[in-house]
Amino acid sequence: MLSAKEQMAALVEGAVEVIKEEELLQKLERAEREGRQLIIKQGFDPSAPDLHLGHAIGLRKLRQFQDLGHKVIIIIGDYTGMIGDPTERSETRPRLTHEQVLANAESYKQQVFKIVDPDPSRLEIVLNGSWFSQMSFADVMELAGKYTVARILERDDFSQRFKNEQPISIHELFYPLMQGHDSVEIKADVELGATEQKFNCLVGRDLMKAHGLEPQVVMLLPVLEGTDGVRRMSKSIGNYIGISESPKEIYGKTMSIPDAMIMRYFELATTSSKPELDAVRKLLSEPDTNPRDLKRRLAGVIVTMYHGPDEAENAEEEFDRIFAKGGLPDEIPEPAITVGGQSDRGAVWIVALLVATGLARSNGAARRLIEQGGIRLDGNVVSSVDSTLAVNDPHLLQAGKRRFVRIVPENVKLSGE
RNA sequence: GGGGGGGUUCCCGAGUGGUCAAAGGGAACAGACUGUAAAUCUGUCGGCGAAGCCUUCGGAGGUUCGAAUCCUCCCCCCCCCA
Repeated sequence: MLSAKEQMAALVEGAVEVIKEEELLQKLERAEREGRQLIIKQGFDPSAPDLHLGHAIGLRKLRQFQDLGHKVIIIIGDYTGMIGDPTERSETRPRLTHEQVLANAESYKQQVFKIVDPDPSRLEIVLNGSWFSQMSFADVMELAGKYTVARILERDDFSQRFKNEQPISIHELFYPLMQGHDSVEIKADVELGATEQKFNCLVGRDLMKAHGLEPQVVMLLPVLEGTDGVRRMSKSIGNYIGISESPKEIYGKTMSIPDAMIMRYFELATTSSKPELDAVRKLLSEPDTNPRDLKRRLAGVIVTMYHGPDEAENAEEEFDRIFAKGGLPDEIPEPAITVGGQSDRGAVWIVALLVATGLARSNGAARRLIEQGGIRLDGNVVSSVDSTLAVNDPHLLQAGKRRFVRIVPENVKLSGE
């Protein structure tokens, strides 16, 4: 086992900020001396069950703590999820049923285990409802009494919203308190969070002190930008690369990131060593390097991390085939559809077919796609909105550059007219 | 409790009686150019087999030939005072 100092050096690597480093060192030293584990806390919002490369940064750090012998407690925020972290500021967040939360928690496990060690001596997953549901109103008041409005309003997004005359509900103010209280419940030694979680994590320190506990160390990790290269990676924005997505998806999405993000992704989304990173950085700075080649490498590295080298190779081949050579993917959906048509010859209006296959959302959308030359039937651009086709024969429909559907006669049901 | 300002299509936001399916921007989608990058340009961006019609401007009524726009009641948000 590594000494406390050695552990410290490894753990601090990659963190944006550690509050406070000397406390972490003390904790590590004491853990070493007394032969016990530190408790590492990480919370997850249960509403979006897809974990992505942004979450993976934290998960890898958790794994590192585990490998050093410490215990990770992942908190699924079913109760906090009822509020929705105001950081995301989405107005109407649907409340999840308990069943949904449990299903999402299960889904989390599957994904978390791709990175984190599932050994129960090093991992525990709990719902924070397990304590919040037991609290009485008096308990809640006591919790509320431990913090002041002024301090809560220090939080940047609260003060922004206040300034901009946007609503803040009282219950939203509880979010940081609840997250902080989680730390009290599990007596966390360290809480991991993205930099945007700083305030919430610090509240945890304050609440622990108020309970006479040793305050947790807060370790803040960088936030990864999404595939748009601007906003943080997030499922709700739709700019994410999920760790349980297919090799092709991961590869393709990685190729779509802006060039300026290549280095950032190498640093945050891969486990590349320092020398490897330096090599990439050097290549990027050379004028005759085509950034695309480095991006291909990046995409390959990321797919390999989650699916292995063979899949990475397949994904690259397919990518080249479709996008460099305009070919077809290996797997094209063959949906079962029902469309109105003339049953005698199976002639179906192309617009109806596009809607039935899900390639277009409405007839109007389908028309527009056709008018703009975005629809291909068996490889040829469909030029007329009035086209029909015989669904007695198989066909290949393409919308835009990357959406394909195969029409298979057996899967087509004519609703008749 | 009193006073004031607001709620517009996915988001922001213009629109104060007809020319409004509603300016502008963003997002998104399609096309061109490319490296499924960026930038740029073009087009689209409520629904209907497209003709005209239907639904939409917080909700419900009303005035009017005609309402996002005026009136009434209700719901919600923000600010100031208490």
